[in-house]
Amino acid sequence: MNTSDIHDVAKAAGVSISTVSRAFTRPDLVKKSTRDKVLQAADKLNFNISRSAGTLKTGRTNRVALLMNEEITSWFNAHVFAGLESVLHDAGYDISLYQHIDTASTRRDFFTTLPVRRNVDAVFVASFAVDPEEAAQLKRINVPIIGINIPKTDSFDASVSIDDEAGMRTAAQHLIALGHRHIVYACSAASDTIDASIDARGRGFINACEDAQRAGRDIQWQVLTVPRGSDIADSALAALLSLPEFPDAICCQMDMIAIPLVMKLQRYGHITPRDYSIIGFDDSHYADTANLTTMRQDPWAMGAAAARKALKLIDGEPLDEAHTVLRPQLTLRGTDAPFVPQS
Amino acid sequence: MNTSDIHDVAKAAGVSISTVSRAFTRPDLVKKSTRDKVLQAADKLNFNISRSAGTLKTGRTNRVALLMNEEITSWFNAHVFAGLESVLHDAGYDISLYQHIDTASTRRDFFTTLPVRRNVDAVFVASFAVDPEEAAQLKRINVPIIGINIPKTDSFDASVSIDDEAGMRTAAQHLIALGHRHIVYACSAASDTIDASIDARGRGFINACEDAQRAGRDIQWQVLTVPRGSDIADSALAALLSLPEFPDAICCQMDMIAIPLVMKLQRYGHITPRDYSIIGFDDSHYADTANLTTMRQDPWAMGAAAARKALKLIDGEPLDEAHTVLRPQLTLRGTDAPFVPQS
DNA sequence: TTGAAAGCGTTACCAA
DNA sequence: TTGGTAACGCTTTCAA
Repeated sequence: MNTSDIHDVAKAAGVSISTVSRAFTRPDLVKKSTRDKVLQAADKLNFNISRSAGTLKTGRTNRVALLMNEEITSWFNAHVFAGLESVLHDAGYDISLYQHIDTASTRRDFFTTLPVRRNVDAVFVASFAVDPEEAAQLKRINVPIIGINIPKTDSFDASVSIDDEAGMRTAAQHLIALGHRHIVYACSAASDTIDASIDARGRGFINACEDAQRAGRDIQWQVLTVPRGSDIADSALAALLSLPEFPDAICCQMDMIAIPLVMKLQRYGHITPRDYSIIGFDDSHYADTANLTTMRQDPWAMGAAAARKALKLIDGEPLDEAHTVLRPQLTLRGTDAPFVPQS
Repeated sequence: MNTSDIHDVAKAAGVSISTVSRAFTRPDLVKKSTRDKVLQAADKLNFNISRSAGTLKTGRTNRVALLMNEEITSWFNAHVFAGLESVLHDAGYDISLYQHIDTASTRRDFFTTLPVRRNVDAVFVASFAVDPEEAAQLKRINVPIIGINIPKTDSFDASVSIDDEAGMRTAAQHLIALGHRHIVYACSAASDTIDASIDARGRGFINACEDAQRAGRDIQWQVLTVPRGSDIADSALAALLSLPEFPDAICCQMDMIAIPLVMKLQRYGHITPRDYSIIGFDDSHYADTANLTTMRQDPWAMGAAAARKALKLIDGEPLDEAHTVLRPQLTLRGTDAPFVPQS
């Protein structure tokens, strides 16, 4: 009952297989009445054009690969994925996902097997740098390589990233401009196997503070680094509370640190913005609910933009701008306030 | 430089194309020395077996479809997807995603085009019911149909769901057992186009309350329904605050309602668990941070279980249990407390 | 606007 | 353990 092929449909519709093929893939080349006949016959026979067979002939796989460092369940990754989907799905592409390309062993596995070779039309790399040797291997699969939030553009045909450093510099400057004197930067330790784009944020914070000091500002700042893991926020909380003096401002590497801090510090009597200002980064889940002032970035839009570039590259079209860098946006809400020193 | 096919590799390795094919897809059938020769030649020629060509011959597409009502960025969907991936990726499958199969028009589009026909080896349907006519159409694609959190199992070959009704009944019973007298159920309005599994939760709440009353409990309960949309929690907050009398317990359809409520009610002087108990459902983002007592479900595990069933079905193997129903688990944290009426 | 025919790069059967 | 060979189901010139 299920296996009817293009020949059966052709016979049923009284046309050639060429016409059946065209009726599906280039409807405009077929007279409407013929097309209707074909489509009707196809439906009756439970037929649909086979993607794989077409692929074989055309050399287009209609598939792209997406390499991610962590799991797709993270806020950033899920939104990048959805953004890619929003343009690739309608263009007829599937996304073949490769998660956890972050440990030494998963990376080696991937880059030596190179399972995507000859099997995808483009490769997206989200949020990590590829080292020179890996880049050379990727090049050999001979399809466009598009980066999303990558630390450097070498070896990518196109990319869409945010300027993490400038973003965090803006965040710190905002706190400084508010008059804060004692600012701590709460962040998770950098991974040793991958050069996460997120690490640039720490530099932005430090630069802003040093600039302010050079300009004569009397501020005191420090970086509070806690181990990576599921309890980043709790570690940060503990570190913060055991400081000799509680800061008047906290600059967080990401909302995922800031939000728990806001909620939990409250239980210890530290209320924002009354007692301290705090700023996040991402504008992710619940940032609005928590009324968190933060630096907004839009990974969904980044994914969509990256996908549009990929489509052009696949079609051999030139790009207006190969590498796009976006500025995260200071989003003012309720966790920041001017600081008035208690004399 | 890039287009070498199986023949080139065969020549370079001094073997037949059959051997090359086997070296990749059934390494165990090829002598190790031969296999090494082939793999080496392949690497030199920048070759890798083409999935599409294999597909054509074997009839296996190595692709499955996943139908979702909303976007993959939602907590539930992202975790289901990751769970599916965790078993399907290694089995060699890609997931072809169909999002937003929820409005009348996207549904009709999908079910009349049936783009997956002959193009996938299985279809997963997450979190919505298919109506009888749609079911009939799905059947015609002649591959296993697996449901994830579907309201009824008719027309599915297998499924993994949670018992939403029993889960919410447990939640309500917990509140009742704590001695609460005035309980409100905060939920979003049911969608009119799809029969979301989530709607069963409301029934669970009502049943628990009615049972308690029949058993002589002196409780007062009501259902607070707010329109769907991004500001569900704010609508619920407003509705709650405009009640003639503030309840002593709130039972929420999902954590996404409970968490903002906990945070915002606080600003109005209602502190949990001091002034009221509140329970969520899902154990999603920040439930632990918010210290929210909730009913836990594990969509990642559900996705993984569904994927394992699909694999068996594809291989024609029998299932130990076609339809699995999981019980969400009462997860006690800090937003519930015994209720002592102020005399 | 339609048809005929030559592949596309594999897999799997059968034979050696 | 390996090789020869006939499909697999389509797309795409080229011709009509």
